[in-house]
Amino acid sequence: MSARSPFYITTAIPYANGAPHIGHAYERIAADAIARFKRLDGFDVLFVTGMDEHGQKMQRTAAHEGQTPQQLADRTAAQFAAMGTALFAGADDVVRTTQTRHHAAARELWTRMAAAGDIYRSKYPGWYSVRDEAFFDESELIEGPGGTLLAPTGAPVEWVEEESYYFKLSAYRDRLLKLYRDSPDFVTPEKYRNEIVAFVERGLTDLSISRSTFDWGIPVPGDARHVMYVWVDALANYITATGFPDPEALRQKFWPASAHVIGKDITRFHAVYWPAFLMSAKLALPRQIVVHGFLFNRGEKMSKSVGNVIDPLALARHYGADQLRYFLLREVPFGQDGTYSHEAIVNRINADLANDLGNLAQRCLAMVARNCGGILPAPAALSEADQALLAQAAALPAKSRAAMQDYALHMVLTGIWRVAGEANRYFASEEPWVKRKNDPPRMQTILYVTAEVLRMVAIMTQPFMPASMEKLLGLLSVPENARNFVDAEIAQGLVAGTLLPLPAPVFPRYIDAEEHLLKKGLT
RNA sequence: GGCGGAGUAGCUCAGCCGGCUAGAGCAGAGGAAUCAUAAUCCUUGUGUCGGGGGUUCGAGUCCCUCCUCCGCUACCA
Repeated sequence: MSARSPFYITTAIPYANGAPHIGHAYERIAADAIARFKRLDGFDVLFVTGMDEHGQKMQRTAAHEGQTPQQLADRTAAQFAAMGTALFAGADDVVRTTQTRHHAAARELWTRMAAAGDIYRSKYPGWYSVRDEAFFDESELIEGPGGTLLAPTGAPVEWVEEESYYFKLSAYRDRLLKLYRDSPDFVTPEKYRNEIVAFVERGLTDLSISRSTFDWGIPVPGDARHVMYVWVDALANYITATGFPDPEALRQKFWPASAHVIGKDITRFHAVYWPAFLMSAKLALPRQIVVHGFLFNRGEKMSKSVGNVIDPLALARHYGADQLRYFLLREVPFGQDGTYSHEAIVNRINADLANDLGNLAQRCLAMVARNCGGILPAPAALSEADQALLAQAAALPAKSRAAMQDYALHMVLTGIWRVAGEANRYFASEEPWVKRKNDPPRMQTILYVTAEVLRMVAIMTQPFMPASMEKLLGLLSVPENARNFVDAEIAQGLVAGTLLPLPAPVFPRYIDAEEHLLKKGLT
């Protein structure tokens, strides 16, 4: 058994006090597509997500709804699990911070940081907002009615001096800068790396990493009056999943992680705090922090007050999970912010999926069904056009890998669709429906070549639209064990003489309800 | 204020170290074909490349300056 390289990829762990929204869906889909890509490319993949279930906000939300924090956590975890299933983006494991295994991992991480002399106890004084669960600098405060001081969010603040454990983050400035220098792509895209470097260069102050004002959390080793504040607790989930601290754990080989996929708002925690914690605990550092942008509905930020909060499950149900996945990964350059709208989604579904790819498959396979008795014909000698097209398709694995090096998912899809477009031009100019009458062997070759290109395109598209491509590869009678990227590097992978199933459309066109009625003459 | 990014066809954007007549996709217009999910193919753009100045034989592509937008500037899960 050859040792396949391990590839460990994670999403951030959502805070468990609310239902999933489109941002969670986007991150999960992107990470899932990367995981599938690597798996099809021969890697031994571990794909992990999780839930951040501790903290004062959990306690408060739960109390407000008359349940225990654990009940709230369970409910939210179930919602996220359902989202994973509905989006074809279920992970291999879900680390919930309330799990015993996670408590063990977080406590061990803390203990090692303490053993390194990086944790000390001190006072944490300042203006505290219970509602925001955060301290604010005096300069940030705003004046409220009657001259009272309020947090920037408008929440009331009070002066407190809380005892807290601190992490000596300040001591890690130079080591972090060296990390960014030695691994220039530790944070990607570059834009975020630059921000992080600038931030660290300004100098770091120590980090408060425990709280004693609430108790819904992991007790600090040796001081049960404190629980770990979010940083140590939540970030530790990434090592929990690999079985840490058990050196015998089967998943130990997956650490260090290959990629932590996160939203741009939490870049600092992953690119500064996390590597510092790991250095302190003398653990290996993750290979890369992969930052993605935000999604906006018609350019507007999603918010409850505007009333444009979208349930990702509703979107998946309405457009189809694969269609939604394709739209998000194709339309938004990965790493940048993006916008979505009904019109844009419909345009992608119809132009790219139904027309470019779906229709190409249908016209090719329908001709095989009608003119070749449903049996994949054998090609005669290949023309220059045949070979050129096949070569373009066979080059997709290498091109896709190159784009994936920078996690440019949209570029991978752009490259695949360029080949699909090429195949459409090929099919139109070769006119197999004319050859049917005057040169049947040539028609057979054209159909074979087109089917072959469809096979390679389908294999490469699997990470993005797993269900639809399973269907298309089934229509081409491609065996389950011949659907990896290496199989797309070989032209003429289809076996002539194979009986193909009856063709059926893979991507239906999206027709608006009103338009649908118009077509039926029901208006 | 400081640091960084962006301003290119109606829309979304490519354009690396300066060089032949500034590109792609989508949308729009015209045409061809009819195998196919009314799908496909071909043709079609008078764009001040944010404004101004400069360097150069030659500048979206380098320098200066101005305008506009955005991100970061410490503990918002």
